[in-house]
Amino acid sequence: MTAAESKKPKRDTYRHGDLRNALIEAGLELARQGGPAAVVLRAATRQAGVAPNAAYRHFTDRNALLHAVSQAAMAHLARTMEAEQATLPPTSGTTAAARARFRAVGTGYLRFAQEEPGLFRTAFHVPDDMTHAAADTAAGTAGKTPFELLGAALDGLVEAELLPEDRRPGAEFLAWSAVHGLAALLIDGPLRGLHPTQAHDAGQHVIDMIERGI
Amino acid sequence: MTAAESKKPKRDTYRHGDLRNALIEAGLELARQGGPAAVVLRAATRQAGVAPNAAYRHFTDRNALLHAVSQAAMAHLARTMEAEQATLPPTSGTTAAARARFRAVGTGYLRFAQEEPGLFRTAFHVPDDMTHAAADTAAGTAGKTPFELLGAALDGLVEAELLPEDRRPGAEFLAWSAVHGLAALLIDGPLRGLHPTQAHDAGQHVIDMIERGI
DNA sequence: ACTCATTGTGTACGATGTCCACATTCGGCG
DNA sequence: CGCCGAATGTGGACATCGTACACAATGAGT
Repeated sequence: MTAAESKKPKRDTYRHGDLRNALIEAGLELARQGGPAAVVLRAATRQAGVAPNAAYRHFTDRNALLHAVSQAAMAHLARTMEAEQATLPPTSGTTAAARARFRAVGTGYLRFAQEEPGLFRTAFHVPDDMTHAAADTAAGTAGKTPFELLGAALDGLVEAELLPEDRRPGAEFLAWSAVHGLAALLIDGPLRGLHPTQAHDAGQHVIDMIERGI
Repeated sequence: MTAAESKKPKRDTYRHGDLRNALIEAGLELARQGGPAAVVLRAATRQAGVAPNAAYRHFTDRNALLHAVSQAAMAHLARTMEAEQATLPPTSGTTAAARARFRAVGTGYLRFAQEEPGLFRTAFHVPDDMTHAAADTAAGTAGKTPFELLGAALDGLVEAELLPEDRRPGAEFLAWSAVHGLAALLIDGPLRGLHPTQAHDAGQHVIDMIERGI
């Protein structure tokens, strides 16, 4: 990589046209490789072929950029979860289907964490002040955030009478805690570098525990 | 805070005497307030009343310093967990005692995460290459790491026949996943800012789930 | 007392986030 | 068509950070 960094179309138009998105896209690529810390303002502008300060026309802060990237990463997560559910046979209505949909939420979550650890870390990176419950920017193609996907799956369990109604309240936090914690252990913790097969098994064990203990 | 930053004894001895530990201590204070990102090499040396480069006699890198601070934070976590167990009535041997000891592991873990979020984040901050399973530096006063404390508690459950022996293998990862995940949700996630009482309840719910589902 | 490895100091360099003043462009409005 | 103000991008500057290199002070062992 001596010269010609990557794609630098050397824009001729002075105006970039879609800088905000270009920066987010560049940030996503940086995050994919190096996690939140790698989302460097100057690097993103370089990639977009633009002066560092141009970023300040679209983001007040490096933090604002990072937050946008984080939301985009969250949307990726949502899409991965949707994709996991989409692989299921379309046998709707059955009790087994509700259960399968619930498990797919967790499996998709864990798959994303392992396939895109940098994005996963970035999605959950919170710069200590933002109350980033922010909605639609974090949603997938179906317009649901990961949290909402989980909630819907749990509602399905209740409808299918796999989960007693009085256990439903707060159940998302139990399920989320377990799956998110496993993701952390697999990515950063002592389970890092586990063979994908074993990691998948571990995921299924955790989801088993959730189904039993929820 | 115009002058006299904090404690700068303006050492007269040229040699500091215990710089390595002083830097770790300073790093811990920085981490306590601002998490891993706040562990800034120059700030730590400043606090120790020493030139920035002096740090390089004791740590190869800023990362090495951060790692040392991280291990120290992990040791704090271990001590908090031990302290939580120490509050239990000394009724040894009973089935109820084994169960209480197990729950105290989780409760202590969660308490630390909430009382010292900066240290907690730092303890689990992994700079993407280190295989930081490193042992003794992360241990508490009893010489056990948090992970080992959990393992011991689980062994206790088996002895008390509260956990069937065939479920024991891998159980630490199930329990750890759930508790660690809740900690993450409480610190950074959507459960941030929950009233301590409610947070405690959430913790108990998660531990209930673990006991049921493990 | 001399030597030498250890430990701190000083200066310097490149990178980063961000501020300020200025340049270029676009979208109206006459 | 021509002008003008609001958007958008550029250039230069500064403080801070991590870190490299050369040098100084110190203490231990001969």
